[in-house]
Amino acid sequence: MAGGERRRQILRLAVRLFSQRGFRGTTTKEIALAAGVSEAMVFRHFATKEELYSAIIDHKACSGDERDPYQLVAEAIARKDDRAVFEQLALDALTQNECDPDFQRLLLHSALEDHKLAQMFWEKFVRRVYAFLGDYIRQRQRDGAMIQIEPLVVVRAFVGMVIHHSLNNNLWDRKRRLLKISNQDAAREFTDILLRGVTTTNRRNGLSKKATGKNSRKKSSR
Amino acid sequence: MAGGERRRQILRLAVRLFSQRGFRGTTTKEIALAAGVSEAMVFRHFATKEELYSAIIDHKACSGDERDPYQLVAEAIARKDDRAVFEQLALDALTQNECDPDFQRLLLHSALEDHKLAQMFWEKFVRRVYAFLGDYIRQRQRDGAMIQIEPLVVVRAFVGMVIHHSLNNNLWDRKRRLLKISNQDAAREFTDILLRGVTTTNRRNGLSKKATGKNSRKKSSR
DNA sequence: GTCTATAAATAGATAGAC
DNA sequence: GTCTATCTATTTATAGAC
Repeated sequence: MAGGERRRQILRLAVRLFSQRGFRGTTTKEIALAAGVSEAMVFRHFATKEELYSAIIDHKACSGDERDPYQLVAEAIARKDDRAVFEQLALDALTQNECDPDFQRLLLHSALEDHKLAQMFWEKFVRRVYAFLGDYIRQRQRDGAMIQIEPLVVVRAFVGMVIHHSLNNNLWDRKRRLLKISNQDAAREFTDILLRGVTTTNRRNGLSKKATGKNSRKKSSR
Repeated sequence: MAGGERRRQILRLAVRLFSQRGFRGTTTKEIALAAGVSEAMVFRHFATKEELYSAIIDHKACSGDERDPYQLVAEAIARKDDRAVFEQLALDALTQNECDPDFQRLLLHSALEDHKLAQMFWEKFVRRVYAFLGDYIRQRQRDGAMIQIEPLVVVRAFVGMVIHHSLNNNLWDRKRRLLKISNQDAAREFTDILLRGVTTTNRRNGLSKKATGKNSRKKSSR
């Protein structure tokens, strides 16, 4: 097998194992075995285990650039479509974490060990989401469209719903799932909750139509 | 030092180290050093490293019994005080995770490695919270006090806000903190968002008084 | 109870043949 | 490029003196 291809193969298996068992919890022997090569091959392509980890970081951090939130919700923000802004953002995060569950696990391991990946993700992504969503909310407050509340609290609340839901799906997968719901539905529901609230008090209910909405809302359950 | 006391001391240090670096990331030598004893002492009290981990699990799982949510919010549920139910629950979780940050980290490590602690916590605690909060929401829906929405989605959303906020505080502590806010304020804000929503649309604003509430809401910021 | 010394297993990493 | 064999350091765990 050609050098580049083998390298990528080892990298791929290493990602999976690191994401499942953490950096220190994974041995180079296991990686070699999973990749179907000898340990010596691993060290031929990556001088040290640390370098292997770094290569993963670089690869993931690089692909992380593509997940630029500005791009995706820019138009929604431009036309001040609150629903689209939040729903799009949520759906993007949920989809991404579903397609590449390893990344979230890797990130979590990294955060627990205070490794580079988590720090980079924090700086390059999280900070920006908080900044531009915060700005957007501030803008909408000036418009009188949103109540006076610290914008970052709103961001934290919404990101919390979405990421925590993702995390639950990734960590407690399959059997133990408490809440079965499609990403589309989840993104919509979380956006609904954030934007319109749950209670019906002090409100002329334009919400009742939601209950008869497009598809079964009662079906999804434990 | 007496046997029982030394044992507890080793256990305490082991908890801290395991929570910081994970099970495999922590060596018995480090634990011994941190506890100020020789490695042999560690193995005198705990036959294997695994047994040390199990002892931690048992200890933590046991203390987990005390965090029975029923007890704390029972009266609030009885008098159908939505605000108190959610705010109390949130404040309890935030306080607990702040006082004992090791537990959340330990739990996360455990969840990533699919270890016993996470499974037990899931069965003994998470499941129950979802069940009884879900029941409560269903009840309030029958009362006409809450909109028709899958109750478990609401639980997931609220738990998400609270736990994600805790997690952020624990993992990204100190310098990198994006959102500085007291637990009391956070519990109140999250409850506000969940129960009353963020937008002012279709609503006679009984919310404006909130803006001038007890203490500075604008002060808390990045 | 506590230590030093050490065994036994495993980890990361290298040498050198093919 | 790939393997087997091996080295070295670390890690878990034990022995035995005090």
